[in-house]
Amino acid sequence: MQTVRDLERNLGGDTADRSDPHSPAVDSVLDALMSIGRLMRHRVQGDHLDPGTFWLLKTLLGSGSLRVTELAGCANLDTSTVSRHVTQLDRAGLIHRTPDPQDGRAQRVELSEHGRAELQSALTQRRALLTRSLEGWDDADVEQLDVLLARFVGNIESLTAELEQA
Amino acid sequence: MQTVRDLERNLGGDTADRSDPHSPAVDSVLDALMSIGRLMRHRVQGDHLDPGTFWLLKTLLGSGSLRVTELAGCANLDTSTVSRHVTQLDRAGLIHRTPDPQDGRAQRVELSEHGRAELQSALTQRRALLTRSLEGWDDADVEQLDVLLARFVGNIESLTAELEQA
DNA sequence: CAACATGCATGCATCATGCATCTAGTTGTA
DNA sequence: TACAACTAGATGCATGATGCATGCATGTTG
Repeated sequence: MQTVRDLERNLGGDTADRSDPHSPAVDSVLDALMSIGRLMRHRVQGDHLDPGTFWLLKTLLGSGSLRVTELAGCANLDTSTVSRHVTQLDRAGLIHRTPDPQDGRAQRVELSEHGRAELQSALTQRRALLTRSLEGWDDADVEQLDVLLARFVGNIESLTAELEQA
Repeated sequence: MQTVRDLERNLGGDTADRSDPHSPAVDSVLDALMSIGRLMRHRVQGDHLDPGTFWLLKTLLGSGSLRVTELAGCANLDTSTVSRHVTQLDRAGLIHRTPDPQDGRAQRVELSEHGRAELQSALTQRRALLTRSLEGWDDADVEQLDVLLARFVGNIESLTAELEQA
């Protein structure tokens, strides 16, 4: 386990740090990640749902019904922001809001049938784009990318969770 | 190692398309990409430069000096938006603006020493974070991730370029 | 019951963005 | 040369997303 002191040592100057076993590839991966981030931002996704809406619906798909506060936590957004989004999505008929039987202050938010359909449509479009960009890959490579990416995301997520806690 | 696909298999319905040779992994990769996009958005990067500023400086680092219009093209932003960003960065001393000798209307924008230093610092911090999240990986896997990611980004970029053209 | 905490909504200010417009400089053409 | 059309960049304006502070209703604890 690398300590914070080691981390600070890395920040110093020498970018080709001997203690980093992967240094040659790290910069390259960093570049790739930034490209991906940029591509995601510029709605190359090709669907009609704005990113925030898409994210909310996607989160709801995986989680059944959630409170506004929980949604805000997932999205790293302020409760007020999510509250307004939920109001919008409710008006658009993409979600249902029902009072929480356990807690009179809270409400359960869940996908409506319409919302589920819209989300599936958006997912299908994104999937199609992704599939096209993987044309010509053989199965083993796709599989490998999948595995490595999943592992990597897991690592990043636990690391950031760890850092947030501190 | 459980991939995101394994999770999604439990959640959603049968979303796989028979005509897609890679269908099982595509959804998983899609999820991973969205996670990455989200992580990038929420400034987990750990630096003090806001995403827009970082992106502009990074672009300038790779390209020497650029016009405002060219920058706007790179970033997929309106010229006016970039113009304002450039004004800000100029005031902050992160860039230099010099009149274009070829064209009196245009200006060349390039990194100042200060800007270069700030960018390097931000890059170093991101690199450190990335390095920590790759702890415990062996070289071959990092290498593999790098190669696949680079190939993938290349594919996505040429695909989107192709789509924009049409 | 009183005091405090929590979930959500709303008012307000801020900021990024795009469009329309403006100015200054450039290019093409009669 | 003179004049029109065009282009680079800046600015006014409206819009939309966001966070903070606040308010209100409800819940929890002493």
